[in-house]
Amino acid sequence: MDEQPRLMHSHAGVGMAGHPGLPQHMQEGTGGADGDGRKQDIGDILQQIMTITDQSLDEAQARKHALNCHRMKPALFNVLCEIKEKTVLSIRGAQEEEPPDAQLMRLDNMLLAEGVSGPEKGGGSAAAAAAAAASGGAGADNSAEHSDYRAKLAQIRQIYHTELEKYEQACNEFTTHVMNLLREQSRTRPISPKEIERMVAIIHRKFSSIQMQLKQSTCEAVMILRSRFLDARRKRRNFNKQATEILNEYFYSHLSNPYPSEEAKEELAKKCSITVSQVSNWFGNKRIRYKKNIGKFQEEANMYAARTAVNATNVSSHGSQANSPSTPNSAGGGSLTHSAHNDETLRFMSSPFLCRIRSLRNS
DNA sequence: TAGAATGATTCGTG
DNA sequence: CACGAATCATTCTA
Repeated sequence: MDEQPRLMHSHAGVGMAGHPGLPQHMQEGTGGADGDGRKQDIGDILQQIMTITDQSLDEAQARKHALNCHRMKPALFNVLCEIKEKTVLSIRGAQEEEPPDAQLMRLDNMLLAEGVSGPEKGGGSAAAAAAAAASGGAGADNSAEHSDYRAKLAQIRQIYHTELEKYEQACNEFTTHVMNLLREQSRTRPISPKEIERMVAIIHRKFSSIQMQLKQSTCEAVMILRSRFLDARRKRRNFNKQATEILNEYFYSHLSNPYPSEEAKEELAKKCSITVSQVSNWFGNKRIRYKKNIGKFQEEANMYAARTAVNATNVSSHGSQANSPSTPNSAGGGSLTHSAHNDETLRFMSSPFLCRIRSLRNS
């Protein structure tokens, strides 16, 4: 087959034309002495093209070959390209102009914020730290969950990057393939370089939508991981013994009015390494449970009262201040000697808190 | 493993 | 919004 080199040669001639689309000899063809002859030429070519399907395969091949070598072929291709450009592509081009995708930007931002698409080092640690802060939990034993979270995030990150790489490779391969195909076909079909460019853009858009799906599902995975992580942290975990003791100490030494002020709650929270709302929860639960079953808590109450008394004795003998958090709401304060404890008990018996308990019992 | 203990959540109320 | 009350869900313990 010696068709190709000759075809390529004839195609190269298109670029040599003075006008993009109409080569010199065609532009001149509108008038002049041999104008009628050229019109005749074009008419012949068109006639041959129209009738090519009626011929046998061999005849058609021969005719095709002859047409490809025809001196008017480049010009005809250019004209056809121009017509195509003005009709189909212009419509398609106008339709497919898209504004910058806001959703894609959101996804990109989220992936960056979660450390999935950003730089490798420290990825996700910010999110983990934020989650840890949100938990407000007792610090040390969360490290296992942190590393678990980070490991899962790294896994997602790796999958994302692998898939992205695959996508980019596939996109490049496909684009190259289509470009080669179109270049190849442009020898026998009127395909302009601009059209090839457009086709590449279309392919990129299509792959871009796949990329968006990838980003979307990655975002979903991160969200699920995060919610699971946070849910896991919401799991109830008993406070450590020291924290419980601090809280009980406060509760029983302020039994007449076990409602710590905001400042006292903050101080307790700090001491116990828990959040203020956890302190509130604890006091809420404690009050209601104490109220429901005073008898059951009596022993505990006595124990803490005795302990508070001992502390108070030590404090007064050392002349320093009580270590208990300050409480504007407190009727009793922290310093209780044995007799003071009796006073405290008396006050407790008539305290608003227990009055409410009694009225509840009577009703 | 059942039941108790306990931290968290939800809902109604003042 | 703080609180009480009921309830849920998990952990502890015998």
